[in-house]
Amino acid sequence: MSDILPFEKPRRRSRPVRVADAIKDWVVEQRLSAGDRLPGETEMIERFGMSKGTIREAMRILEAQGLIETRTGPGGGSFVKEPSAERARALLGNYFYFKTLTIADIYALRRALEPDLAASLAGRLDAEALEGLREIVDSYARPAASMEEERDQHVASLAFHARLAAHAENPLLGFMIGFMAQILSDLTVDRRLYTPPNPELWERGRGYQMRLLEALRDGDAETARATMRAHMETAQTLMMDQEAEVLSRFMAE
Amino acid sequence: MSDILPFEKPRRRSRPVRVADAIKDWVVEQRLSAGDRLPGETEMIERFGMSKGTIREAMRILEAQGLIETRTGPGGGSFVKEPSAERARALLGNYFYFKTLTIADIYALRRALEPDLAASLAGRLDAEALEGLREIVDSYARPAASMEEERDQHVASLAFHARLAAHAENPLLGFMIGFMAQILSDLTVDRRLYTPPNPELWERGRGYQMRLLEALRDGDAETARATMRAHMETAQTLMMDQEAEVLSRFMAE
DNA sequence: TAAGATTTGTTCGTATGTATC
DNA sequence: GGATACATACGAACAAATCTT
Repeated sequence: MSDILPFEKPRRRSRPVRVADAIKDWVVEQRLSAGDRLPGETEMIERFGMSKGTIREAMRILEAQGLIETRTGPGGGSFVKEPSAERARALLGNYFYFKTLTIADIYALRRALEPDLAASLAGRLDAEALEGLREIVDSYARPAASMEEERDQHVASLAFHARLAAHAENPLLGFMIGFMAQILSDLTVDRRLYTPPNPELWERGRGYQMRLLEALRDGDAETARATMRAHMETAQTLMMDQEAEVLSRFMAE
Repeated sequence: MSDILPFEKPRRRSRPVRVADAIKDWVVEQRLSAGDRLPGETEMIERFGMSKGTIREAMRILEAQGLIETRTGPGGGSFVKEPSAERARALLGNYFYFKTLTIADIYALRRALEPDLAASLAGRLDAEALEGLREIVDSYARPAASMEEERDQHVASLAFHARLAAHAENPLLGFMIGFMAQILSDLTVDRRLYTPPNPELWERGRGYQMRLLEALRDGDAETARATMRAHMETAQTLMMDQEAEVLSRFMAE
């Protein structure tokens, strides 16, 4: 993986890092796939001529990247693993932790991508999938009775999109949308983006989701796309109002 | 960061992983930012009551995530670090290594996002930025004389988009586009997606890039958007032809 | 340039924990 | 339950990098 924008100073890499890279390359060369076993610690120690500690640090590096999994006991060892979407989201989240993302930034992408997702899913979800989505939407059918419930409803509403994304045929599209839902969910919770409640907009948003489900069931791609587009508009408005509210609360303190 | 789609079995987490998480939480609590120094190994050993090896493994976990950087010597130690875009791309790349992404998958997103990027950049690039982009486009002004040059030209053409993405005001949009350029660059190189040459389409693509630069210089957002959209069409056609070629080469073997 | 101080980097031996048979 | 095969963890010593004087 040579880099397309060649920066980052080539500082001296420690042994564990070099070992981790070597193992990664080896796995690729050997065409190992998820579940395949890697050589044990003792064999690694011999093969690389390094101490146990160094090898273990290397394994931890791979583990942190979600690439291996390690088990103790007989038949144990390290195994190649496909990184979970959850871990990939977390790792990418680290990158954005240091950036300032506005609601507008995120919605610029949601508006561009989610309508396509909706269209691509029309007529392709089975009854079970539709039922699961329906349950989520139903979970916020009635107004929240408390702040906590308000928050949970907002999170659930984002989980609706994450769930939809999980059904995407295009893995890239699915991941990106799931990732945005995750970020928004995190932002919603720790910046209290669920207050003040805005029942009218909220209800409109839920209405769009229900109509979207119908269009998906009926295989009507264009209605699904248009509905999602409209939904994104109201959702963005809702969240930007709340973002502004957060700012003014912040300044008032 | 509670998860929006709560899966993944809660297997027993090893000490280094727990220590790494604890340190991460501590950094957030203390509101440390990039460049700030973490406690040294010896202090960690005391604070956590764990051995040096365990602490070091924890540090390696954080390092692998691009969150810290460690230096030896006086004044050395571990320092909070903002993960580089490069590392974030690599980590996310691990996730997609196990997925099968088609050219069509990637272009579905490029078509949806890059025109927006182009429009958002109109009139916002300084002379230096425009010059840098111009140089890239010029680097493939004449037909490639060899396979290697053909490959390099394709990579450079993708670097044009990566460079553009680096100027994005929206960090999310910028990252996503840069990431796709990276994936395509990798695919291009290791699946030889630069053959057979298709001079006509290639030249049209380059023409779009030049017209795009003019529109960006002139601050004409709508022309920039339309030009990028057209460019994406021809680029997709070019690459899908080559992807098909790869498949038939593969089957012929 | 050289010496010394500081901090991480690496090794090795040993002991413990854990899952399988 | 006991033996076996693995990873996990500890501690002490030494090596290497880098800053200061």
